[in-house]
Amino acid sequence: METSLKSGIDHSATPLRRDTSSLTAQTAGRIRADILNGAWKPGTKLKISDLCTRYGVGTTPVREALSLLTSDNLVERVDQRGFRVAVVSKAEFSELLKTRCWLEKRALEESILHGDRAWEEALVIAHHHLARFPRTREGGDFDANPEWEIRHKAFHTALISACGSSILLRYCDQLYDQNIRYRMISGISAYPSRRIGEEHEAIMSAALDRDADVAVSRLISHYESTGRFLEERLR
Amino acid sequence: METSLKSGIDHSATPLRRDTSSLTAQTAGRIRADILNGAWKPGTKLKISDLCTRYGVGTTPVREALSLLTSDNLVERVDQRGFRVAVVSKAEFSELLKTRCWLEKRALEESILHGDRAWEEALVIAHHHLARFPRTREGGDFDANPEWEIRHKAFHTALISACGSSILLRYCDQLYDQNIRYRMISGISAYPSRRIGEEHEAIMSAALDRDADVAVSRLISHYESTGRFLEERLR
DNA sequence: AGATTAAAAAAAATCGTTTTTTTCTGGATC
DNA sequence: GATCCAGAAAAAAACGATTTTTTTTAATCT
Repeated sequence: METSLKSGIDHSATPLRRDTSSLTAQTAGRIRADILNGAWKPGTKLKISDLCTRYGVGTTPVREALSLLTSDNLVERVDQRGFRVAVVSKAEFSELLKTRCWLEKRALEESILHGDRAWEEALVIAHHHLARFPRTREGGDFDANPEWEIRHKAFHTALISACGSSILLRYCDQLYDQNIRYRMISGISAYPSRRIGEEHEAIMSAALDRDADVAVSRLISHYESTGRFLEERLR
Repeated sequence: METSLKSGIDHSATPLRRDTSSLTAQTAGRIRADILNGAWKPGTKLKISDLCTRYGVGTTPVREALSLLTSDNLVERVDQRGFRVAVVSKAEFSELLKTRCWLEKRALEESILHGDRAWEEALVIAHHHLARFPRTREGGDFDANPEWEIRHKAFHTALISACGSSILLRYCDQLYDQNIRYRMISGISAYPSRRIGEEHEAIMSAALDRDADVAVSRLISHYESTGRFLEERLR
C-alpha cells in the first residue's frame, strides 16, 4: 500500500519495509482509487457500514477517509445525510476543463520562466519514461494501462513543477485527478486518430526552447481536444 | 452557530430555526475561527483530548473537523503523529500572495468578460456596504472589526463572482482565508498612509467600465502593497 | 384516492474505551 | 560525554456500542 494519501506509486527502495501509514490514509487511498477507476459510480451513496465491511476497517477511518476525499471533490457530504460519490455532468466537466486550462497555463508559463537545468532534465526523463511505454496493453485493446497513467501524470506534473508555487501545483494535481475520473467514466483509454505521443513531444520541446506562448497553446489544445472527445461521450 | 463549514454569517431569515449542522461542522467552524483570529498559535500541537475538553465534544467530531481544516491549509497532519496548526513563514506567505494574485487575475478578467447586469449591481451593493462601514471600531483604535472583515471579503468575492468557475472561486476563497490569518497574526487591522477605501472604489469602477487590464493591475497592486506591509511585520 | 401523521427501520453521528504507536525518561555501555 | 537501549508514560488511532436523525413504511383521516 502506498504511504501517501494521493494516488501514486511507492518508489521506496525497500519494498518490505513496514507500512507506517494510518488505516485512514490507506483506506482513503483505496476509496480514491475505486472512485477514479469507476468501481464506485457517480452519485452512489457511500454508506458507512458498507464501506466498513468492504474495506475491513472501523467507522473512524472510513469517516475520516471520506472527509479527506471531500476536499478533492471526489466525494460530497451533506450534514446528517452522509456521503456520496461526487456526481458528474457535462457542465461540471467543462468547468473543470476550463479551470484546468487557466491554472496550467499560468503554471507552465512560470515554470518555463523559472525552470533550471534540473527541471529540464526531469522533464526529459519524464517524457522518455512516457514515450517508451505503450498506452494500452499489448495487442491494441483499449484497456487502460495503469503504468501509462502514472507516467502520463508524471510528465504533466514535471512540465509545471518549476512554477514556484506548491499551492498551485496541488490545485493542478487535484484537477488532474478529477479529469482522470471523467476519462475512466467515459470508458476511453485511447484516442484514435490522434498522435498523443507527438503532442507530448511538441509541448516538451517548446518548453525546453523556453517558448512559453507556443508551449502553452500546444498544452491547451492538447487538453481541449481530449476534452471535446470526452464531452461527446458523456451521457 | 453558522450552518456552513466556511467562515461567514448565517443570513437566514428565521434565526431561531434549529441548527441542522452536525457537531463536526460546528466544531470545524469554531476551530477555524480560533485559528484565523490567532487563538491557536501557528505550529501548536492540536491534541485531540485537549480539543475534546475545550469544545465539549467527543473524539470523532474533533478528528473529522481537523481533517476538514487540513484541506484548507489551516491544519497540518502527520500520520500517526496527530495534527498541528499550520506553520507560517515569510516564504509561505509570499508564495500564498503570488498564487493568489495569479488566480484572482484570471478570475477578475473572466468576471469582467462575462459579468452581466446582476453582477454589476451586486458589486455596487457590496462596495456600498463596505464603504459605509468603519474599518476599526469607534475612536481610531486598531482592533479588527469583524463586521468590516465580512464586508471586505464579500466585496472581493463579488468582484470575481462572475468568472464562471465555482472551482476557481473556491480556491480563491481558501487563499483569502489563509491571507486573513496572516493579517491577524501580524496584528494589523489598518494600514496607515493608505486610502483603502479609494483603492476599492478604483478597482470597482475599472471593473464596471469593463477595463480588465486596469482593474487587474489595481487589484494586484492592492494585494501587493498589503502584502509588503504584512511581510515587514512577519518575524 | 390522496394527504397527513405515527411508528418502525435504517443510517449517520457521536461517544467512551481499547489498541497501537510514538515519545519521554533513566540507566547501562562504549 | 555521547550513544544506545529498555521500559513507562502519553498520545493518536481505531473500534464497537449508543444516541440522534433521517428515511421508509403503515395506518388513519378527509
